[in-house]
Amino acid sequence: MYKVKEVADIVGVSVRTLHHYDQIGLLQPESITPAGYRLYTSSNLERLQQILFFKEIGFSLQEIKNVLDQPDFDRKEALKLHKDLLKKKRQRLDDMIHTVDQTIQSLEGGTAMTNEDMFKGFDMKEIEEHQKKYADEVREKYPKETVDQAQAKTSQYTKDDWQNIMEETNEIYGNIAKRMDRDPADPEVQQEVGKWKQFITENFYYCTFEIFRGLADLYVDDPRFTKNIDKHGEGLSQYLRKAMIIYCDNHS
Amino acid sequence: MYKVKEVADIVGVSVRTLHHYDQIGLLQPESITPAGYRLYTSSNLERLQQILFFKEIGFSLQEIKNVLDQPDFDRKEALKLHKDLLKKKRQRLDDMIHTVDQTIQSLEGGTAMTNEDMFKGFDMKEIEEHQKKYADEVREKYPKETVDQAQAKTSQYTKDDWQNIMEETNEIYGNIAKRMDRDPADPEVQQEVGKWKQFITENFYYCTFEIFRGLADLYVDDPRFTKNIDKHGEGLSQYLRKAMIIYCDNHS
DNA sequence: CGTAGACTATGACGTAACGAGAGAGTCAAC
DNA sequence: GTTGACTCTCTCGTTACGTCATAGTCTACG
Repeated sequence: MYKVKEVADIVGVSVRTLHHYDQIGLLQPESITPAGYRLYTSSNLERLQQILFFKEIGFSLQEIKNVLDQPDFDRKEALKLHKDLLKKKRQRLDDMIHTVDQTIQSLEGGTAMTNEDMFKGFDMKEIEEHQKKYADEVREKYPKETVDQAQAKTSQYTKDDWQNIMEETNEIYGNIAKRMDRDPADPEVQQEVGKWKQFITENFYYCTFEIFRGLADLYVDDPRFTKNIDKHGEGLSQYLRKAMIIYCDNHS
Repeated sequence: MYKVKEVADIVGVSVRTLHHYDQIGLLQPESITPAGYRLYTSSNLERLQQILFFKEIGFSLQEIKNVLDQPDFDRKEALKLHKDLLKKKRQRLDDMIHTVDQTIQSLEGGTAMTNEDMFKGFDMKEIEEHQKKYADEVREKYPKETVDQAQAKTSQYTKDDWQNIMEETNEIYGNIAKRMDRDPADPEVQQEVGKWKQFITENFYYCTFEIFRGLADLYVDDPRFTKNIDKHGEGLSQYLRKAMIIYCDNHS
C-alpha cells in the first residue's frame, strides 16, 4: 500500500495528477484510510503504467479510460485510428513549417552573416576546417557543383543559423549519449549516427564515408573536438567513434 | 464600416471570435455606435488578415499581439524561434507515431493477410517486388534487423491496410500531378517527393537514396509502373522521375 | 405605430489536463 | 505538545474560443 507521494515519486508524476486521475475516475486508489488518505496497491501502479504509456503516445485521458476499462475494446483498431490522427497532425505541422520557411526567406534578402561574426565562439566552425582537409579529395570524386554549393552554404549562414545548427547538433549528440550503455552497433544508435552523417551533409558538405571515418578519428584525436563532444557524456567521443566506424563498415 | 457579422462572413471567422479578439485587445473595432455595435474599417480587416496568417502558422494570440503591436519587433527572429518549436513538436509526433507503430506490430501476429488476398488487385504489390530486387543490395549495407523488420511489415498488412496505402499513394501522386506545370525542382513538388520517400520508408522498407533513385528509373522503365502512375496525369512518371532525382541530388 | 425577425450586446460556463496556491487536518518523531 | 512532512478538498488560472442565456437594437412590413 503506497501513499500518494510515494506513488508520485515512483512513477514520476505529480501528486496533483494522481488527484486528478482519481477525480475523473481514471485511476482510483484501492482503499482510503479513515482520514481520507489514498492508498494504492501495486496493481494500481500497473494500471498507472499503462495510463502513462497511452498518454505518451498521445491518447487523451478519456480515450485511455475507454481502452483500459473495456476489456473487449479493440485496442488495435484504436491504435490505428490514433495513428491516422497523429499523421494528420504531423501533416499540419509540416505545412506550417513550410509556410514559416517561406516567410523567413521572403523576409531575408541580404542579411547573411559576416565571416567575422561567424567565427566568434562557435566550435562548429571546426567542422568546416576539417572539410578543408578533405576538400581536394572530395573535389576529385564529386562534380564541382556539389562541393562549391556546399561551401557556399556555410558562407551564408547567419548567427541564428549557427545557433540552430548548434542546437540540432547537441540534440543528436545527446541522443547518442543517452544510449551509451548500449552496444555501438545498436540499431537506435546507428540510426542516430545516420542522422548525424545526414546532418553534416545537409548543413556543411557532402559527407562521404571517407570523410565520416576521418571525422570519427578526429573526434578522439583532436582535443578541441573531444572536449566539446564529451560535454554530453564522459567518453562520448570514443563511443561515437566506434559507432561511426561501424556505421561506415555496414554501409560502404 | 462593417458590422461584426459582415466581417465574420468576409474573412470566415465566427462573431464570437471577433468578440474575443476585441476583448483581449488583439483587434479592436475602429468605432462603436451609441448602441454599442462594433464598427470595423477596412484597415481593421487588413489587420485581421495578418492575425489569421500568424494564427495559421501556429502563433498564439498573445504572440501575434506582440508581433503586430510592436513595429520594431524582430519578426524574423520570432519566426525562427517559432520554427524550432514546430520542429520539436513534429519530432514528438514522429516519436509517437513510431511507438504506435511498434505497438500495433506487437499486437499483430495472427491476423496478417494471406498472400492470396494481398495479390488481388493491388498494384502496390509491385513496389514490394521492387524491394526484392534491391533486397540483397540493401542487406549488404544495413544492419539485418532493419531489413527483416521491413519485410515483416508488409507481410502482416491486412486488406484495410492496403486500402489505406493505396489511398495515401493516390493522394501523393495526385498532389504531384496537380503541379506538373511547375518545375520539378519547385519547393512544393519537392516537398511531396519527400513525403513519398518517407511514405515508402514507413510502409515498405527503409528507402535509401539509392533505392529512391532506382525507383525513379523504374517508374519510366517498367511499363507496369508507368501505366499505373500515368493514370494520375499524362507523363507523370517522367515528371516524377525528374523530381525524385532532383530530390536525391539535393539531399545526399 | 406595433411587431416580427435578424442582428447586436454582455456575461458566464465548458473544454483538457493539470499547476499553483489556500486553508485545514493527519501522522510520526522528538 | 510541538514541529515538520504529508495529506485532504476546494478554487482559480491556463487557450481560444463554442454555446447558451438574457436583453437591447434595427429595419421592414402590415
